[in-house]
Amino acid sequence: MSKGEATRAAILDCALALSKQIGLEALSIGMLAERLSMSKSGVFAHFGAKEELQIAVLEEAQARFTEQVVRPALGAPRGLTRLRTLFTRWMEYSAASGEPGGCLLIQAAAEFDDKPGAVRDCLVRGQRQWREALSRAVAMCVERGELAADADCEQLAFEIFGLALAAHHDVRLFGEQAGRARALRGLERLLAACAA
Amino acid sequence: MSKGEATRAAILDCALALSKQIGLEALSIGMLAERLSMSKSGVFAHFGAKEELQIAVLEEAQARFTEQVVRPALGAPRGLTRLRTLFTRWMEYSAASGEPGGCLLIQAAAEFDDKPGAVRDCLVRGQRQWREALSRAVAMCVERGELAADADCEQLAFEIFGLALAAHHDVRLFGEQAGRARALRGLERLLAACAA
DNA sequence: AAAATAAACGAACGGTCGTTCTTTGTCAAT
DNA sequence: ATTGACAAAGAACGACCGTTCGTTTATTTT
Repeated sequence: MSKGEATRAAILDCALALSKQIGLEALSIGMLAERLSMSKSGVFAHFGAKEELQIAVLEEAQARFTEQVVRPALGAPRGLTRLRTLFTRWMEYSAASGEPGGCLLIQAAAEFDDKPGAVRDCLVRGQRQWREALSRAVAMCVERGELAADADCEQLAFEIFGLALAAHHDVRLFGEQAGRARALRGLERLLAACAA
Repeated sequence: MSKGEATRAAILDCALALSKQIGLEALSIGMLAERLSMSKSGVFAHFGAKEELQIAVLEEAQARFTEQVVRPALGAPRGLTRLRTLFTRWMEYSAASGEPGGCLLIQAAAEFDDKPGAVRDCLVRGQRQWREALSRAVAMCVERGELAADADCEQLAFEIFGLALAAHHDVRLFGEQAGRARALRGLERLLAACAA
């Protein structure tokens, strides 16, 4: 790993932490430079444009999401077990205790939902992939007979997504940690209602 | 209504439309002045500080929410009918077709969930009130025997909130109008599962 | 060790930001 | 007609923004 790559990684790490708190748009190169004890131009040179920086941060966030949520669940057996793993990992990721700031992806979704451009495109792509992965995890439960054969996988994925959003909302805005437990209860109710 | 009051109302109306698209933080006084064919200082004078403007916009948004969602539902009979009215009005409000921009309150929740201050406080207050109103609407269903006596009202309000968030997410980010129908289906499933 | 490449710096640019202050209109009551 | 309060304009402020450019320092390759 060359020095340039190492610096770029350090910048991205800092930028990710920062934008989780203040958003991708409010993230500024000057601020980043100060935190890293670098010059503005030094930071800037690694990306060439602010939009490229935002995209790089977003892709890093999505990569980490995959790493921390999707990949561990692939180790769990298909079906309900995997679906539950996916969800609990998701809860842990989106409200990682200790460090400040919530889930960058949810934040970015609200920030860029009306702002056309490459950043939005990147986000939409990632979110669609994630939703499909979730939908597939539900479909596996149906295939294995753990959920009713007539269950609507996309509808279920939609509702599970809503539970996660609600948990994020409660934890972040109200500071109610109970939101996570609520979401888990919601998931169980959902699965029970669709049990085979 | 004095001239000053009229101008202030016009500013707020424009500011509300603008911040629904770009957010409360990105909303700038210069931009507002240009759209209204006014001077920056002329706009500024009505609020004295940007934070005051943000709070005024937020309170206006909350007032309109109450007007367009809560109040019409109070005209519906208590119980399931009122709860359904509340939800459908909510769907219509949060993704009002025609005009650009989504629900300012959801946007602001993501934007200010890690930004302490008067704006956040105002938002949290409003969101708590709304959640409680929702919870009370559920409780009325239980009281009237339309939902099971052991139903957890706050849990149900939490899950209903999640459905609305998911609908907003899908409509705004994916442009899938079907999100609203999905949310309605989710609500019906929820109510059916808790039927007395 | 020398040459070539990469990385970071520092200064400057045009712009926009929120904010302040002074001045100019514009009505209403006297 | 005069005064006085209010509304808006206009110019200026320091601060920060993203970006460009030329220079200097590190690192790598020959």
